[in-house]
Amino acid sequence: MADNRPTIKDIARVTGVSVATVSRALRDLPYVAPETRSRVVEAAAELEYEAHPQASRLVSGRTWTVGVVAPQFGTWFPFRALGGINSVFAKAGYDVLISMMSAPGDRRRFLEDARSFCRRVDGLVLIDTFVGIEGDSADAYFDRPAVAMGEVLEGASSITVDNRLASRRAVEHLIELGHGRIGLVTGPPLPDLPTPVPEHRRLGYEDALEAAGLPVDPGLVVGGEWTAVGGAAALDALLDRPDRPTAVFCMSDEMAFGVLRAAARRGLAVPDDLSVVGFDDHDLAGALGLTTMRQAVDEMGVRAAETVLGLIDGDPVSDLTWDVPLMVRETTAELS
Amino acid sequence: MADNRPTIKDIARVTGVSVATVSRALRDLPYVAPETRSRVVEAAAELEYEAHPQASRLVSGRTWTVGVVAPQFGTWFPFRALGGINSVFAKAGYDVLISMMSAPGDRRRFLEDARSFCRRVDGLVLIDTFVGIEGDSADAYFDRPAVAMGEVLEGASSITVDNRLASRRAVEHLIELGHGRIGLVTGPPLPDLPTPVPEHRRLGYEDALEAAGLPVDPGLVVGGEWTAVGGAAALDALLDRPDRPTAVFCMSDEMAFGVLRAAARRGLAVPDDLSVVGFDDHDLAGALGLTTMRQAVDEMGVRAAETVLGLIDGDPVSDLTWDVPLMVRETTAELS
DNA sequence: GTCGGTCCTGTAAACGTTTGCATCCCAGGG
DNA sequence: CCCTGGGATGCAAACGTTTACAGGACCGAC
Repeated sequence: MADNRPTIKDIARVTGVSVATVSRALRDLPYVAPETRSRVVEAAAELEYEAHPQASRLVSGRTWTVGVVAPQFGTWFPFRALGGINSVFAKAGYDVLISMMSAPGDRRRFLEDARSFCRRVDGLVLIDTFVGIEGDSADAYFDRPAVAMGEVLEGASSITVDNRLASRRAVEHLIELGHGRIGLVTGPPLPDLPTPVPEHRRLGYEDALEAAGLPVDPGLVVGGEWTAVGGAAALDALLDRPDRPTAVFCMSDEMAFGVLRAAARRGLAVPDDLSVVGFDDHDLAGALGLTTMRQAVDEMGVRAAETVLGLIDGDPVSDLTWDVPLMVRETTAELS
Repeated sequence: MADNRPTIKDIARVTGVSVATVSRALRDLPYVAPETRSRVVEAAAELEYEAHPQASRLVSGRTWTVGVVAPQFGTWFPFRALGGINSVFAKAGYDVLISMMSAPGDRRRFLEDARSFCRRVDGLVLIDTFVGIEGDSADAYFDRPAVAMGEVLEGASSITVDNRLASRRAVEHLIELGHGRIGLVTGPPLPDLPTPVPEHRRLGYEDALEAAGLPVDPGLVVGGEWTAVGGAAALDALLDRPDRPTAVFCMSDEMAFGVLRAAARRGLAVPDDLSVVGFDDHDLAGALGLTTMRQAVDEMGVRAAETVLGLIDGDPVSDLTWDVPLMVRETTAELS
């Protein structure tokens, strides 16, 4: 475990200059003679020198590390985001530290030692963490620049989507196709995660109906787990009603996949007998032909990472809302 | 950005002992009087003291961080693994640093500065990195204990599945159901990732056929992207042949989903007209009723993490092969 | 020829821990 | 009563950087 790698002293000895000069030369600081610099750089390359991370972090205070905290429900969203986030930070020379919230209680636990986490990073991106939901500002927990994905958070930058508007659009699409009885497949509140997202999406659903002068029937709103299984169960419940909906809007693509499956099982043709629209644009949505609202998660991740980088460099806090376009594919059709 | 958090000196001053004693007291080292220890612990709690991570890392050499390197193709597998891995390390008090390989070239790049990465971690888990494929041992790249998921790697512990055997089992299942003409949907070699996995799975497919005395027809082996879209295209190609297969084995569940979709589009009923078996047990496989070979990725991740912890504590290197059971669901049936 | 600048370099003090070693105290054995 | 030894503590030297500060060399302007 002993690393016998060269230290800055070795470079200094080899090149015959002081450690201070070596340090300056390697970090491209001014006041180093060109000739000296090149000698140092050469020697460093020769010996494969690299500054000991912990040492430079200790004195400079910069960790060159960013933290990403992500929930683990639904594997798709956070991982895609992580991909985008990681690519940006890797390119910028930052390490990425993750803190995943998999078990109930993890969120509280994370928040409790957030300050400790902050010490290890220069900035952080919070995915669906809903820190501000109880009215807190980011400063209540973090003393590093942060950007929140999925919520607007005071004291931090944010990248969000307008869930209410996007849902409204989704339902309007169905209404334009002539549908009047439209089911809503919603997920249950997540344990331990006080998210307003389902609420907003439900409101958007109602907005669309009301704007079109259609009745809002609570019986058409069915909840199930945030999974394909939950979606399937929800559709079953919906179809057991006397006045079946001719279309359903699902709060997530995964639930929509379950709906598609349940429909097939019942012998209902999609989209002829039932139109379905989802939310997310899951990796599989395109291939399965699901009409859905597209959250370009990886791009949002990229943007979030860039925003963190900006904050670290002193940019002011900003809020960005990301567009959620409707992707019309093959699970929606005019009411026959 | 100034952290004005208390240092060990503050604790020392408050309690009237030396910093050395504080350090020992807080780390549960021997030779601290019980009364002294409790005074120190109390003061530390009072001031919310926590050792500065970079400082203690610098001197002790322990980073209390582990690295996880993961590919980003197919979002499902690595993220699931990451979940399992993370939960173990979080519990053990380790930070998790990730290095994701998203772009072609990332793998080489990672390997090139692996030594630098190692300096930041006490150990690492390598997911589908295929370091050893060119005959290298782990020591060629890493000077920290490592466990490889997905390949056996000299100098590191490993957690793998027997892809050949598992594939054979999958195909045997189809054969037992009476199928004789069995298509194989395979993925293309991944750019930049020299994996033997598709090869092994193909061999297993052939093993099963040969053992049953069935002909191996290269025309029944069709490649496509490792995605649902690729799977759909592959099935189309397969069905355009004069002597269609009555069953297909797909090298991944995502491809299988595409196959299911393409079959439905063509009006083929699954499993009545076509049996399909996948590989992975993707999150959606259960809900969609896909018969598949189950890789319990999260559990493998847990085990991998535990193994790293063991290696750090001096355990010897070990190799483990994980069982891949057949999950019979609703996409396979007896040949009618 | 002195003075004030740059430009370059070195010295040494941080940064906040851990840890080897010395010291002190006290109990118990001779 | 002295000696021994181990428990409890403190002192100070690491760990490998960065960086404030102090010079020294050189140059142009007065």
